[in-house]
Amino acid sequence: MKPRPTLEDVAGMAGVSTATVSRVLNQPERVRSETRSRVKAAVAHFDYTPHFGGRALASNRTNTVGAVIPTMENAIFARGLQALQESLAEEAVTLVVATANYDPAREADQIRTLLGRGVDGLVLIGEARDPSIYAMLERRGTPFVLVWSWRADCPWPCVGFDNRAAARAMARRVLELGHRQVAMIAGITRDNDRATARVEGVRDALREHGLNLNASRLIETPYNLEAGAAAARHLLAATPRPTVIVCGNDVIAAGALNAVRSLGLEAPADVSVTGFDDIDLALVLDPLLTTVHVPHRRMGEAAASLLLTPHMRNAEVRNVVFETTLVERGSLAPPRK
Amino acid sequence: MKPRPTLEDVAGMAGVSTATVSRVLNQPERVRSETRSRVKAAVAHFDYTPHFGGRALASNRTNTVGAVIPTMENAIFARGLQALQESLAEEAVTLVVATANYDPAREADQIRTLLGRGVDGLVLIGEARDPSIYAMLERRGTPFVLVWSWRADCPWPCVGFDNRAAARAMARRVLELGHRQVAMIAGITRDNDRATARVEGVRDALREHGLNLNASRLIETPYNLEAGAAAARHLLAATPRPTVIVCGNDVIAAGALNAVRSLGLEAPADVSVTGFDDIDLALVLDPLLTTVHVPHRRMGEAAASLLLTPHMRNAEVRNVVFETTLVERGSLAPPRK
DNA sequence: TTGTACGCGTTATCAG
DNA sequence: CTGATAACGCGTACAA
Repeated sequence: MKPRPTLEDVAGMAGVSTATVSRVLNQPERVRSETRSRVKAAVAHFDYTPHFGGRALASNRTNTVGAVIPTMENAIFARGLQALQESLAEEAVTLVVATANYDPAREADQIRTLLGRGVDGLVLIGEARDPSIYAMLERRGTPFVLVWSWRADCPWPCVGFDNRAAARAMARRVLELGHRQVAMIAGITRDNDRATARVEGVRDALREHGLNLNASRLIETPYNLEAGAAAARHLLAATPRPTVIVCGNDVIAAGALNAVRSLGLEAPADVSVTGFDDIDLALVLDPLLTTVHVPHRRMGEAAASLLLTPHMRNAEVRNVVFETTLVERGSLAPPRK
Repeated sequence: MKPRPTLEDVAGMAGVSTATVSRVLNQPERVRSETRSRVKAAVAHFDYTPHFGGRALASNRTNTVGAVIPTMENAIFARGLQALQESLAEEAVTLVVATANYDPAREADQIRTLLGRGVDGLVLIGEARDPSIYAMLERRGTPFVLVWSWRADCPWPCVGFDNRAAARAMARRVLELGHRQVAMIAGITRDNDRATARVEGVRDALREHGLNLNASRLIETPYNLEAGAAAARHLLAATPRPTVIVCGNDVIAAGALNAVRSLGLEAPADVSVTGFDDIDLALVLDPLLTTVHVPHRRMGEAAASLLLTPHMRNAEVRNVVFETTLVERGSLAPPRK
């Protein structure tokens, strides 16, 4: 197995210095076109690729951005990541993805790992995390962007939407249709500002109608099908039975719909179900899922552009908010009289 | 913004040489425990993290493994990746994921990028790709593993299952139930050995019954809902109408079920539908999807262990095959008399 | 426009 | 068990 070719090998073959080869690679316009083509030929001959470590060491940049997401196992973050990656790729920046499985300690670990790898920037989901992490990021001066979460006075660069307002809008619509027996299956709110905000939004709307969300009407579960189904079965066993179950995301809602069916009930006739996120899943359920559409791809793109903006530190625009839209489909209907 | 601390800073504070600090980090047992703790204190004080580039340059390893997958947008590869990542993390290896969007040129690019980043190993999906890529990998001596695809005489290390046999088994079951009007919606077979093998498997079974798959009964589409639905609508417009649609994966099958419903037909009474992959999606469809269960997680784990085995080059076991199982659920039933 | 030469932070070899 | 020091491959002032 041959040792990997180096700048020197290429330079030797092209009859130039390593500096020139380096320039051809990084600032081609600063090299006479004749030499340039000679160098390029040599590069091609060796199938030369710059050594990442050497480059990182000399330039102190890696052209790498890291993202830490809770999980790849459900599709929620996939689309946004894809967009992020595509946007970064346009600037020849590589995306490194790590998962934390909704565990703050593991997230901290992953952040450390990525920083250790010298990422030039970091994308993190949501705002809720230990202050020491923010301190570390600031100390190291690594640019970062929070996505999926947004509030006007967020002290960090963030790209997202108002989870609370979106959930409030959904709950308002539910109430407007006449529902009064409202139950909710939320994600685990601990250490999760999105899940928390969504619960608060629902509470807001209920309060406007003089209602509230009893402890017995609110269950927190992990974001997976089985958990959603189990929670729904529990809620539907109560008397009076809820006429609607508002879910913290689409996966939970899918589980809830499964439970409804398995109990011999029908949605939305016996009980309505709503979701959040509008992933593909929402379109294959029966009935189709009423949910909150979230601008996955645009968040990814915006995060990329924020990170790629060099003057990010003093930039005015460090805070991007997107609108969400309520998508009404078959799973939500007025309660049966 | 303070410059990042280096080995030297830590060494200075601990009153030792940089070599010792390095040893504490990499082979703690080779340092007296007293000095070790002094060094550790200094490391903690500076919140020191080794510089990735420096380390890569000196050791010529990155503790990084790359994976190039077609897409993150559907859940098909997510679970396997998650398992891969978890297994690698146990050995302190970081996974870098890149996507190629089912485009061979883009895949080649991504492979090059990852090699440029100095990954210690590579995970690739399937076997079908330009020989020059394999040549490049061999020349550079970078270990790699093919997953999701398998055949006994595959010349490269591979971890997967027999796509053709699995599809054949599914089609046999379909025929056994009495179906004779069989249609198929496959993935795009070009440059995709899995999609190709699945079509071949279906053809095998049909042939055993003296049947074949007319061009009009086979449509290739991208792996997404809309494409699956469109293809199904097309197939269902034919006379005689197929009594079953065998799909190349679950996402396509979900689209097909949508189409069935939108045409006012019912599955499986009017037409059966089968999938492939057994992702979560299969469990939320109505009817539940009959599909082929694929060992996502075990493939990920096996790929990790192959890659982490140092003597992989001369290893006897470079070729791991898993069984698939046919999961019968509601979407497949005998044809109506 | 091109070349020379140094430094980036770490590991590994070799003495001690 | 520890220290000195030579690589490792590249980018970039600075000089020519």
